[in-house]
Amino acid sequence: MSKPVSDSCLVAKLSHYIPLSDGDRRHLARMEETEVSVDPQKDLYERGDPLSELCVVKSGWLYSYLDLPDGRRQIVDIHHPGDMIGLADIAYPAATTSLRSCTSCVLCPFPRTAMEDVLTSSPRLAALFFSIAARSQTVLIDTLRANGRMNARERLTFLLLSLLTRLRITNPEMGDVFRLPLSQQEIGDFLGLTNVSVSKAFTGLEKEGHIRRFDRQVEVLSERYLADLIDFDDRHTSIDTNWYPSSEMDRLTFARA
Amino acid sequence: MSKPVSDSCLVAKLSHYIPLSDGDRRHLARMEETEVSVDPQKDLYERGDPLSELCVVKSGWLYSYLDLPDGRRQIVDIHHPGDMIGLADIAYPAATTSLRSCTSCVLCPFPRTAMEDVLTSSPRLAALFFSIAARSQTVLIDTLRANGRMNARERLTFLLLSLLTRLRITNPEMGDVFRLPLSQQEIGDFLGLTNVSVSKAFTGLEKEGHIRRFDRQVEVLSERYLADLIDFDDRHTSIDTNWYPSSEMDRLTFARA
DNA sequence: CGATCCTTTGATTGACATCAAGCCTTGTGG
DNA sequence: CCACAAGGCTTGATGTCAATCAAAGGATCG
Repeated sequence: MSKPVSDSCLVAKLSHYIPLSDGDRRHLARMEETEVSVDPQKDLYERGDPLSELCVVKSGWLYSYLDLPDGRRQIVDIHHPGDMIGLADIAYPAATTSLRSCTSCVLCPFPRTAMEDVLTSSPRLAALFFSIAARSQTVLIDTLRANGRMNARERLTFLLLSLLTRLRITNPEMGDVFRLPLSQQEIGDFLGLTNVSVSKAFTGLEKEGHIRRFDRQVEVLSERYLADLIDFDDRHTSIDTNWYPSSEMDRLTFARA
Repeated sequence: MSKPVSDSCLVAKLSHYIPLSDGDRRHLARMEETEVSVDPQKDLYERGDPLSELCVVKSGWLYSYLDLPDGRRQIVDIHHPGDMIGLADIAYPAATTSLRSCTSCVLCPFPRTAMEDVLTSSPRLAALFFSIAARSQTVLIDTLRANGRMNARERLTFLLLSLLTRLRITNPEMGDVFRLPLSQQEIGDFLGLTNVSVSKAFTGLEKEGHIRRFDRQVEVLSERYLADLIDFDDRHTSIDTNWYPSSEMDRLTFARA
């Protein structure tokens, strides 16, 4: 409640895009009042469960997935610190996907009605939330393109570059190395491949010198080459805020910048 | 050029979910002021084009797609009358997908700033737009599941059931038959298959008596069986509006702000 | 230090892609 | 109204990439 706003990874992520007023920060702080710790490899809810909360990820990785009747699984989204989980479900009374933690996590659940507050009292924040939702849709579209039309190696390349650009927002000093706490089975479930194909794609990319692996980390050695290979677009680094409603506050901040 | 609001297929589609106030209807009417006719098989814009407008589909079918460097293509969304095009792009200054018409169409383009008006003056409509965006994200997630983990016949089943439930919203009397103005190549580009595989899946489903084809129409004969086969969820018929701001609240909160 | 899970590697299989030919439909101009 | 061209659909033969199957090597953790 009375923790400094800088504690909030949500504020950290959002203020990357627009300057936030004190009122906005208060709204966001309310979304992170409650903290819940979660063990690794735990199912938090399943498709079909009644669901009236969203949550913000403070730390850890999680993913949303869907099962098929015979046990096949598709991971549809990977969640990192600063992400909001459940926006896509807001149109339905029950969860449309299942949620599972990869690592131990800290989450901040908050009720759907908090969205109502934002929509009624801060159009500018509402616009930003709108953009965030739109962006995650664009990311999903890129994933669809990968799963529908790319071969195994291209798909893995897509995942690695996506993670790299996503993680750089919240860890600007990161460079070309990141920890990858997903099993190859999970990577396969995201890319529409088997764990065996993922392994072969990994060793292929490594043998040709495009990546390097050590511990549970991945280093991307030829980002430019790989990006051209799959015509990769960075969806994370910036968004278009020109059409947003302005506020006095914002004008000032912009003038300063 | 002042036509009765009841002409609007946008109003028709949205009022399917919540009652719309006169103010809401005026907002929506403004989004359909301008009409543009489009020939079949025309590219309207390409990924990367500067884009500051959205549009509403009044009639006809269109699709959004992405190309790969070597000519492979992935269709990522199919647009029908009553749909809004471009919501997913709202976070970016340029188009993230290309847009092409299947049939001749009538479109109503409107500027992004119209969204600003909605966000500042009608929280309830803003919430509905939010839900619409969230829903199209859920639809995308279902498509990802299909492309990532289903075989050819299941994917085609998924498309047919999706179209059936989508078209029923705006054509309640439709029954189990609909016109399908997509070539098998285009269907393949949506499902991550070749035109040949689509043809084989079609004839397979037909021979086993699950569908029937005539003219350019498709009749779904065993909807229940097919839905169970792929664990299909109808995403269109209803959405959860319980968390929306009420109309009373809007004015009050707004007066205060 | 054993048990378990993950990863790698190779052999085999299978489903869809590719290639190719023929047919049917649609539209156009003579 | 017919001749012809172009595009879309179907079908079969062949090719290829990833799935499947299987086994062994590594990592991780009580």
